[in-house]
Amino acid sequence: MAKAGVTDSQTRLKIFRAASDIFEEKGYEGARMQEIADKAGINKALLHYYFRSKDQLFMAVFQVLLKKMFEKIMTIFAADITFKEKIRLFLGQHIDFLSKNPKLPIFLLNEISKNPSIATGLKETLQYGEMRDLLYMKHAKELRGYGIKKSDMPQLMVTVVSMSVFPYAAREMIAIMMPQMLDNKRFKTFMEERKEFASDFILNSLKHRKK
Amino acid sequence: MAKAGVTDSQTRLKIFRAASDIFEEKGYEGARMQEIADKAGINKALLHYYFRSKDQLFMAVFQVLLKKMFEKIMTIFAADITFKEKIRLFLGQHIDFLSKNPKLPIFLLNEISKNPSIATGLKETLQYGEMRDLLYMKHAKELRGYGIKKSDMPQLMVTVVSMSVFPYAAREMIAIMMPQMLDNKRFKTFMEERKEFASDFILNSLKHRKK
DNA sequence: GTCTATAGAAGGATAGAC
DNA sequence: GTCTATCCTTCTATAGAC
Repeated sequence: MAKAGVTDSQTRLKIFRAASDIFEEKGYEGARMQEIADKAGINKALLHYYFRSKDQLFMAVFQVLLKKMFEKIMTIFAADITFKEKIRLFLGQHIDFLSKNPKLPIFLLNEISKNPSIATGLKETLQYGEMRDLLYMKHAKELRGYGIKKSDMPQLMVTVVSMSVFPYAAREMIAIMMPQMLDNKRFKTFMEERKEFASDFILNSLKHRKK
Repeated sequence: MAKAGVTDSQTRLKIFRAASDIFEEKGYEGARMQEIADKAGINKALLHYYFRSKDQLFMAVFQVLLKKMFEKIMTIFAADITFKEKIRLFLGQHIDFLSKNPKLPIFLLNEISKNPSIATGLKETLQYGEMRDLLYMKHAKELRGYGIKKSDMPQLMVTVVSMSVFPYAAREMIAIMMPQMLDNKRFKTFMEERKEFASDFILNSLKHRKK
């Protein structure tokens, strides 16, 4: 009895981890049960013994990965600091998080896009709906000082999140225009610099926003 | 004899269009030759008669769609106006373009991410490599006035492009946090408002950037 | 050029032995 | 709980008639 389809069974865990890697790398359609079995070092039949079907194995993996992403974002936004500090904290910590999970953005974005219903179960489980309101209430005075109305929050939040997420999702596309980004060290440096660039960029814009 | 694998044959064109739709919607792995044939109103065997294999059909489609995206961006950035005006023009026109091709971003991003080599052929064909330099040279004085160094250009360009592209790529993800975005009209309004929000946001940040 | 029929391979899933 | 063997469906691709 453990969280979201993962018990403490050693084999189950090995399968789950292998499946996470393969699905994250190849996506649902591109993943092969055989490859997952190989990576887990067990037989294909065992996958079905533990997870019944490819669909169910995928859902178990997907939900954990989606939750991982959202919880990271939510935890940072929930911190008890000023909005200004929150921007800097978010970009610092979220880029650190994504640098350890660089394929997570494109995986989640693509799978949800191809099949939006896979996330419906989570909308209720994790009540992120009122995030915007919570965030605005918490920083109402500060945000009004920046000329940010409640109705501006979606635009602002999408902008902030895209600063960290987009470069990972679009890395190979970016590399077409900037081939130096193919180099891991260069890209790493780019993202390290982005922490400050993006923070300054956002805060600077907010600071001088006409009200 | 026509561009990138598309002749003027009526059937070939029907197939090509059907394939574009299906691949864009489901991706390479998720697409089925049968479904493409059905959509084109012809037989499966004809697909192979005209395009030999799924791979080759996909490549023909992919190259055209990638080119479509890049040429749009390049055309706007090549305009003979100030950088400031360029930002506003880009966000206006690119969001218009994407609102007509909403699935293009996630399709391109995902396919390139899953198989980076599919774009290698294009890196030489379309010489976008020196885009950053071109753009910087053209607006050197203006950009220096904003405190933007040449080495800041990648950060700035990624930021600008993400403003229009990210919301489309992440639409379903955004909808988890903001369910109202599931409504097409609402999303359309959101993107219309984003033209101004993002333009102001960027220009405001540049204008007051410390040098 | 276009179709029907089918080959051939791959992949998900299950039966049954241990 | 784990394995081997195999079933069955799906999918790409081709052969061959018209």
